[in-house]
Amino acid sequence: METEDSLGVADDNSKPAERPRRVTAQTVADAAGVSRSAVSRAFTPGAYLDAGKRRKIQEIATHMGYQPNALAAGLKGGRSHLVAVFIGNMRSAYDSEFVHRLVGRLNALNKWPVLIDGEDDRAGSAIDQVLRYPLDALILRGGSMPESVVTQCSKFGVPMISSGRIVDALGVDNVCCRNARGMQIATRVLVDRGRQRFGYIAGATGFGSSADRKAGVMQALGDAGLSLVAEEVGEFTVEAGYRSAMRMLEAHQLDTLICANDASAIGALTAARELGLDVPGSLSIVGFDDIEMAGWPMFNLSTVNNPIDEAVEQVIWLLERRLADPAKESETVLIDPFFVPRGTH
Amino acid sequence: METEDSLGVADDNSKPAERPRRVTAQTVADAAGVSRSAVSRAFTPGAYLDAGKRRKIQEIATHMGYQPNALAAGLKGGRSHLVAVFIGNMRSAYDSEFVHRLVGRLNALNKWPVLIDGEDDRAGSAIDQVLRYPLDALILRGGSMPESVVTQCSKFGVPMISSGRIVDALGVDNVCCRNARGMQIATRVLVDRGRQRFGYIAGATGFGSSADRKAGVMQALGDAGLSLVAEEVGEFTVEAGYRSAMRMLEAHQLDTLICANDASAIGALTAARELGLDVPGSLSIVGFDDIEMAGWPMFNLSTVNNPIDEAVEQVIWLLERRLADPAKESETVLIDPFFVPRGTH
DNA sequence: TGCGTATGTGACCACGTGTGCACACACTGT
DNA sequence: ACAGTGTGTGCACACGTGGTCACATACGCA
Repeated sequence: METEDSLGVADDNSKPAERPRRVTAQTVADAAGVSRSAVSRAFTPGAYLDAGKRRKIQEIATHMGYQPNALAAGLKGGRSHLVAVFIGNMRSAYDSEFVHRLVGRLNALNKWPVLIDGEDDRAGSAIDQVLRYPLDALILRGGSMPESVVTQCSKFGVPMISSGRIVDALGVDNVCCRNARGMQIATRVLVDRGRQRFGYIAGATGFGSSADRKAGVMQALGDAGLSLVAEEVGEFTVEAGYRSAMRMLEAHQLDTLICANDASAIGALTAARELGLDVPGSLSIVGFDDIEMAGWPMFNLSTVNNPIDEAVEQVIWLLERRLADPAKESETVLIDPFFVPRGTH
Repeated sequence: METEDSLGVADDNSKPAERPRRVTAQTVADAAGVSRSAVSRAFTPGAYLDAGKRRKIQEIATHMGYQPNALAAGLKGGRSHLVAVFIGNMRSAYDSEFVHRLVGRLNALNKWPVLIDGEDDRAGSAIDQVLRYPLDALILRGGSMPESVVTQCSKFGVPMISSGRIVDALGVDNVCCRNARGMQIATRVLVDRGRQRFGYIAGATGFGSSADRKAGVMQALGDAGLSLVAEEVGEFTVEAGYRSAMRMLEAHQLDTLICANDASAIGALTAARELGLDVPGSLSIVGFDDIEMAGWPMFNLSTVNNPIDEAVEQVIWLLERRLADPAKESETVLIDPFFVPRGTH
């Protein structure tokens, strides 16, 4: 096109290797013998255009491989249909599953999730960069977020929706599980079963959910006139759970191990089996989240279901409502978890 | 902000709830008393601008919360910095991990991954939609891809990089593991150990990797003058592996169970333990992929490492080379897996 | 035939940016 | 003092689209 194929030399100095230009509406218009506006209208549902001509234009467009350029369309003040999704640490199986389902729902809505995987400091810079796009929204899943990002977003008028951690700022919608209540329910089940010597493997410090979940445990124990026999701070991982459980089970005579999430609980369960302890005969182990793995035959873990589909659905709802009315007040949706009795309590 | 707070009425008819307009380069230029071009240049690394003025403009820009609009920048013929990442089925732990690391690498390169989670038919439509953006590339991980998408991509001049499945089309780069060789190596280890009665849990049909992996097993068995005693077609999942293993171990006297991936192998391991079989004493079980879980204490699975970091790195490399030279010839990079001896063989 | 109206469509502008080009200006050497 | 050179900056255009506005055409009716 821009270079005759007769000469295969030179043309190397100007633009090194220009890729073939995209088919544009003008090209289609020329081919169809109509104006460019007509082509644009042919792709705009409500627009005014002779039905026959529309069909013909679309046919030619398909043949030539034309699609309207979403960048140009988004530039015109409308929505970009891009949604940034920030994941604090995808290492958690729950977060991973959450993002997986969220992506599916967004795709179905023709919203395009741009993933940002946040390793602390790099996250801030990445968000900064991605905010150069006029995003429809920023969805935040887990992890901690630099304060600056929140102010950045509100300055750009990008709505934020946080899930798993309540962000108390203007214009930020929240979806969160009632962590304390969930743990309270689980703990009460164990108290009612007659357990008395409780150990707790906490989550990583700095996460709101860690504090809330522990608070739930303490509340239920307090109500029953009991207290923790032992506690370790974990990292929400299987390995950390395994190590913590090993130490605790060897040092103390426990009949219950409550874990801040399923990964820790699975680690703990492994440790208990290696020590030859009878689960659930003489030792109960429960987790939190009810990740897919918890239901696998080899674990069959009693846990607290953290309703993932409901959370995703609420995020989508909040997104839609926010897009419909950018000025609406912030909302916080709380989701009720429930105990899932399986074989380890 | 956009409405005087004195009147809370009206202003409702024109545009229902317009969100606050983005700060534009013109605004910054006015505030700084320079031309809009100067602002643009202040944000373009190579551009010609007095250092002091550049600093001053950036300062004012930061204060006003200005960022260049990436949509408009991408429109001007340059790169959009958007990369679509298509995941066949994220259900596989390996794919999930792969995508996780790929996202991290892309973020570090200031390329923005747009995730598409493909459930068969919906995938085609989603890809169609996302191709409206002038993507820098489309990265394909696992799963099958409608033929039409490949032609679409090449028509739009969007480079494709496929990982885990070789796509034999013009302009498509490939990164793939030597599946057959990996299985051949693992099988030979078991043959050398003296195993004789082999069972195989295959992967889902329709995946190239399933066929290749099985071919590797058959090759090594053939070399040793052995053949398969039993085989089942699985689905690459823990549950399917569990069920298949249960049936096979009850029906046949096997001393080895080779599984098409780690998930199947973990399912099989669970089944073997439930049946009270001695692993690795009287039964060897090996998987493929070496996902994180394979190394957990409760599994300690002998398996074949499918080098994930190397694969991701090669994808990034291919991407960079393709962007540097869109006309370069297609490449196929093959990666060598290796056996990881742990406790189940 | 003349006129009002319904309908279809082309020209034009806005969106916000990057960049080639030309021009203004300061400085140096003869 | 003047030509020459090097440096910094503004102007204007291109990018590809969606939507508004005005105009052209056809048609029904008096």
